[in-house]
Amino acid sequence: MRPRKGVPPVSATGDLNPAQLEAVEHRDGPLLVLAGPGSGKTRVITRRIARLIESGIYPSRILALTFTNKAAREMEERVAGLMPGSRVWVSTFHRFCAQLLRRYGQAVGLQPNFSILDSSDQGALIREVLSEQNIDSSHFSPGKLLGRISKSKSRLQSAEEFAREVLDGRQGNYFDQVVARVYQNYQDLLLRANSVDFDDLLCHVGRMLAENDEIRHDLGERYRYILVDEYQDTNFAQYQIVKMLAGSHRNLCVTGDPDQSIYGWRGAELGNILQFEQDFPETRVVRLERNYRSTKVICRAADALIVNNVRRKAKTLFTDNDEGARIESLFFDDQHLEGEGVSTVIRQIAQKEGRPWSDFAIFYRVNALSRPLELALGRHRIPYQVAAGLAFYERAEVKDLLAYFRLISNPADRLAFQRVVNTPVRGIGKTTVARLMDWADQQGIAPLDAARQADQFPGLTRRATLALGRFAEIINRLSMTPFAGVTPLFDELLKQTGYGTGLDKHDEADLQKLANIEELRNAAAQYDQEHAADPTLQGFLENSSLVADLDSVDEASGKVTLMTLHAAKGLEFPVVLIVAVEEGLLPHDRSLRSESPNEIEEERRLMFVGVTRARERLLLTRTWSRDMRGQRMLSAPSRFLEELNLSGRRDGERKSHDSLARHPPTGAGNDRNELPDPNVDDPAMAGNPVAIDEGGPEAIPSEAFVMKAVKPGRTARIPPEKQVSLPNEPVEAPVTVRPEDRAAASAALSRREREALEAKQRRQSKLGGIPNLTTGAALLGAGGTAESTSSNFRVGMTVRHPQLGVGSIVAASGEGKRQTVTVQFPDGSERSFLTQKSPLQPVGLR
DNA sequence: TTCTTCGGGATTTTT
DNA sequence: TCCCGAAGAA
Ligand SMILES: Nc1ncnc2c1ncn2[C@@H]1O[C@H](COP(=O)(O)OP(=O)(O)OP(=O)(O)O)[C@@H](O)[C@H]1O
Repeated sequence: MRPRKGVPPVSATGDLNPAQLEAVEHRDGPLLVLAGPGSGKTRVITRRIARLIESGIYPSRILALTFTNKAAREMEERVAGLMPGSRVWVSTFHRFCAQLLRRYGQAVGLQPNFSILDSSDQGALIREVLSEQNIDSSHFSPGKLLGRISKSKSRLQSAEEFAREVLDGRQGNYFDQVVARVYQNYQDLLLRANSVDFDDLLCHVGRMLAENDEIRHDLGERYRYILVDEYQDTNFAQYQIVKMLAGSHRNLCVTGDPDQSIYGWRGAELGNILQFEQDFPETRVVRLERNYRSTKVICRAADALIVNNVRRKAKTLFTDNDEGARIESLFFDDQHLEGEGVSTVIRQIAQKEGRPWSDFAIFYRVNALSRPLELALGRHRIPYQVAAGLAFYERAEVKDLLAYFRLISNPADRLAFQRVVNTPVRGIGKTTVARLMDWADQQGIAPLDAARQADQFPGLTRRATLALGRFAEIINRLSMTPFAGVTPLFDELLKQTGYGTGLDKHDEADLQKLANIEELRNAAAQYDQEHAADPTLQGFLENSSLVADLDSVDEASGKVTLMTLHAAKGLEFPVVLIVAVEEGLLPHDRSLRSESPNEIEEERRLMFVGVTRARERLLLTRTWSRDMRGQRMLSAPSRFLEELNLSGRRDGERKSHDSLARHPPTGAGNDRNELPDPNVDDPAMAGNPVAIDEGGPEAIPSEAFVMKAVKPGRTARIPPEKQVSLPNEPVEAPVTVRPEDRAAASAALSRREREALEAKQRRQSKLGGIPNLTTGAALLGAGGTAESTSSNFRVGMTVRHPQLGVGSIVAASGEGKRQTVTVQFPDGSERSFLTQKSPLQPVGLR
């Protein structure tokens, strides 16, 4: 279908260069777009999708795959913008596979309501296997085992195949032999729980396609055009899936940059993109060589860095963008001052150049580095967002509630069962659960059914049996409730389980939990709204399992963005700061220990990715020493600093030792390029860089260097040792100081001591002190505090039981020491207590 | 059975 | 620092 006259095709709107246009116009057959950063690969894919639709291909026959939800969402939106009304399905590999498995999962033994485990569930499952096999988890850490299993799965290897390889080939060491045993058991349990882990999503689909001609054929027919972004990071499983889907029609377009391959550690194989032309000999290769993103300075530095990778094909990349500002390298005493310095610099650049906060991004190698940055930004009142590892869905209360959902959706989900069977506490202890699970496994029934029939199992105490029965009844009732959206079910869940009723509004940690519960409810409401046509519990669960750190990032938030270098791939920001550019962190210690040069090359690519995210300005920071895991470590400048060749010296003159003198003192010339001048004698500049760092070997932070660095003219006038306690270094403002608040006192304590103190306070208040407990009513917004003592109970009063939760007194008899009350709990059950001896506590008096 | 405390160990990156 | 498991107390 040719576009009619006068209507230019989407491809010809004038903002594509000839090479890009060639890729966009390519229609049938394999296409490889091989290009460096900022050259418009993503743009090409988007345009090409639009072009395909325009040329008459049904959107439903196009499959576009990305690695992150964020990338998928953006691509979908852009296509929708270009071709209004056409809805293309852009998906991540994992989501795509999850949906295939919902449909075709029977072929690999999965029911459509299977659960997707998160990594903590995986850990729990591995632990279960380990204890079953009497393997000491301190000798074989769950993480390592899972890592090995993950890699095996990403090679589409089953547990049996792995075991065979280890035993037959005798090429496994002792560790692998243990893995072989654990893997098999782990996989059995997964299947029995009708659950999958992340790698299973790909592995099951890969194996299913390989073994099942019919499904492969159907899907090949269905998806006639396949596009994959960031192809350099595909692992073997993904590679196979793509190859099998495209096998018959060969309409496969992949884009990627070998220099941006940063996921080798999770099984990504650079070979996939390098061999693409062998796999598809008729491939058309398009190279994009012009960078539209970064300044010349940044492109040059990135190139100088990446040429140090030996195992790499050279690539041309040029830009017509401005020369741009110099790359700055800043040097601080420790991570606190680094945080301060970064904050100060950001504020200055923002002011001087009139930039919104959202222009800035801070990247780091490991998540742990974000903490001091966050604190400093907070002190400086700079709004920020973190693409954080331990975000919302990692919180215990969120996982608890989702586990309830999982159990309702998939009664076989043993991990969900184990998580919530005694949350909130119901007096179902570890031994009870262990016995029950054994029994369920023997009978071949789901744990939930076992709980329901617990009275037929003699090995349990009567107490436990009853408690299990009540629990099963709750889940049962929830499952029977006609489904009218996730939100109603959520509310019902809170009501039935009494979850969260024990939380205290006046306790900071509890308040956070309440907020998280509320937030999850919001997520449910949002899901219901977005899927108003057809909301399902499964769908909601799937969304929450597949969210990623990056998904929380919002460009329009007007905030500085913090994230790991890995998360930064594919993004761009006007101003980029990379912190902790130090040996041991970037490149990471782990890669330095490895004998293989691959790992350090991957670290270099990671740095390369970080550097090439910057459009206009790039700042690199490092410290003299840094507290890692509670211990102070001296840090050396990263080798990458030198490789970036920041001073622009040619090769021969690189290692000169007089570079300190070679460059004019800071603030003395335009060499500094408007950078916030660290020499400004401004007391508000706490956390100034100790020195502007040339990054050369001469800058290795030794005592001598630091002393030299503080000489006037080139560095901060404040000696570093004084910087630590500058008079007006921003102090953490105490939040709402209550008269008797002991928080101030506890601030000086270690975390552990503080926790102990807080626990003690809680205990005291529980024992009849000031009952400032939040009731169920309070949770719903009608709270109040009680004034009575524990000796005075009346009918109608709301009381809280530490194990059973909140209930109301429906009957009372006797007086004083003999007083007995009957309490009805939300699940309908009634219990009687001798008030004197009971832990009952009055709450929420009205 | 549950709660608390304490010691030891750690994977760094993620779907 | 953070998390888990062991051990002891209630
Ligand atoms: N022909 C063009 N004209 C103007 N700007 C362009 C053109 N092509 C791409 N750009 C711009 O260049 C920047 C980088 O594009 P894009 O993100 O598609 O590159 P990429 O190759 O995917 O980058 P990376 O591999 O680094 O993630 C974007 O801001 C994009 O708008």
